Amino acid sequence: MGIKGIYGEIGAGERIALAKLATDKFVETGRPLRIAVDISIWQFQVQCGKGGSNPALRTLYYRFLRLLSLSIQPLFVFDGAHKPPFKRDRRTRTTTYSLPNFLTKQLLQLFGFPFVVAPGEAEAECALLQREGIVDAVLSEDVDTLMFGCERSMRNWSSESVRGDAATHVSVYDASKIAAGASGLDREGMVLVALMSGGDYIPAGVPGCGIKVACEAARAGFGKSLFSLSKTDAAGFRAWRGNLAHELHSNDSKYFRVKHKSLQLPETFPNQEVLGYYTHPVISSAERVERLKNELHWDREVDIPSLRVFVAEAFEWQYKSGAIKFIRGLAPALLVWKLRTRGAAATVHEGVVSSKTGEERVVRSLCGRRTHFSNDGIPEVRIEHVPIDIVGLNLDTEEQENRPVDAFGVEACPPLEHEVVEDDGVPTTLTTNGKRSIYDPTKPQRVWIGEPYVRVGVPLMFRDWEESLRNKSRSKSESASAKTARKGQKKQRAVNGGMKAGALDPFVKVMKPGMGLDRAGAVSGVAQPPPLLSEPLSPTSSKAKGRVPEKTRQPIQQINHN
DNA sequence: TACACCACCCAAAGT
DNA sequence: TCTTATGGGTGGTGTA
Ligand SMILES: [Mg+2]
Repeated sequence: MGIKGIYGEIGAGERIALAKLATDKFVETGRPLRIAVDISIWQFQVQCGKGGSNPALRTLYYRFLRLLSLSIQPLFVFDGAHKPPFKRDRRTRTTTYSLPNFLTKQLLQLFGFPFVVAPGEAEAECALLQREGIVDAVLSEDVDTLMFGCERSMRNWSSESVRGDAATHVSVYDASKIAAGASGLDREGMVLVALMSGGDYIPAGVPGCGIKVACEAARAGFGKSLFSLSKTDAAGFRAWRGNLAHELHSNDSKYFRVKHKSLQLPETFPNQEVLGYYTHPVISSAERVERLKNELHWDREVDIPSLRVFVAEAFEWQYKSGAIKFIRGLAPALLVWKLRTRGAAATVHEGVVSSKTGEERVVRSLCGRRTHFSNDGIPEVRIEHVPIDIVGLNLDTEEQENRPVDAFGVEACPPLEHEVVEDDGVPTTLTTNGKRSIYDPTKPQRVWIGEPYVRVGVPLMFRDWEESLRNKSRSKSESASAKTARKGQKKQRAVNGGMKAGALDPFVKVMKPGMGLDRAGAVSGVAQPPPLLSEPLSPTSSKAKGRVPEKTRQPIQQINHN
């Protein structure tokens, strides 16, 4: 549904990078950000995908990969059977050209993402999941969840740059902030606005009443008083409606900017059925909620072999070339997951978590640190890894592609421009501008990863790395001290990357009684993880014009693997 | 001048 | 038969 013009009242929301929301939550609580995702947010966006087979599903696939890379734990919510009958669903045809439900659920399963089918509407269920603390926030297509009591709602997961590249940011709405803001809209107020000014599918709205007048009525408290009425209190409803009509027509209490003589409240206003839909939506029972709290498994592994088969069939990513596409997308996402969850594999010896947590199996080296504007300046580290080792596929077992040849032995179906081909044994992607980008999954590749995920457990690699940084900055500042002091300070900060000298120790987490490793592999029972930075990060303002230079670019530093 | 309402356009991203 | 059909943004128009 979505109330027309609502963002003119409650504001455009706070534009925040998902990566920042995720790492902030992780640093604060030791577990990943959990969100309920109304699956219908994709229903139209993904249809823009073109080319290849199942482009809509493929777009969904890339969003799932992104969620994995962000270390966000999503819980997907589908619409259920008991959607309110008045809700618009005026399809003239029975066939639907949207995402095939079965394939979507299958894909979710292969990614290890949990999903539920709501009893009624997904939005209402999402709000419940958030209020119950099962998730931290809801991602849906509008802010309607606020009318179901959701406290933190997100929408519009999209790019922030003008060029419109990768989708990084969401618009975040806090119910408490909205209520305290200029609009003063709370849940009850928003429902009143929906009922009065409501769209095509809310029957018996008030004709000629738009969002402005409805908001004035909400600020006057008509939403609150409406919610306090008992369903059976017919006299109460009549009195409520009479009061509202009187104020609209006379403006005696000066609730409104001007009188609204011509507005007529329909006899059936407010529609009981619609009101009940907001006050008592069809949602999961307390028992079902409790079961979810106890049984939900947030960190299921990606089913790599099955997913390989899935993409081969659904996207026609067959053969070695298809496998390379598969690896290229999956490796960075899996790497983050492996780093974050590797704490679970750590051994505890004499109260200290062992440093043998497996990072040496997936990380070749650390080769940089940055705070980049596209992620709202969260600290990231650059990790060199070998994609094929992360994903663990054997390229040689992939079926050999046999392109048809004509009678002269000439390839009848040469590869399309964008296809991955073998070029002297090197997998090469042909792009439309004639360039060739080389991606070899057996060769080391680099990827930026949120620093907190790399620091799970006791990453031994940081010791060598930071030690070398300290040495470097010492010698640099010594040599620079003869020059401008201010410049020298700047230099040191740049080299140090904002890392506090001696900040190493806090990352060696000492196990104490009552602590444990949760399913995410993070040490639980830690009151407050140490700050990762000694100073504020680079601009978080998404409106910052132009590129913010990367704070640091460290030279490649090999880990001592032994 | 503020507001409601309407018609129209757009959405993803290594294909 | 614009295959179907959403929310949101924008710019134009009518009205009190
Ligand atoms: Mg909605």
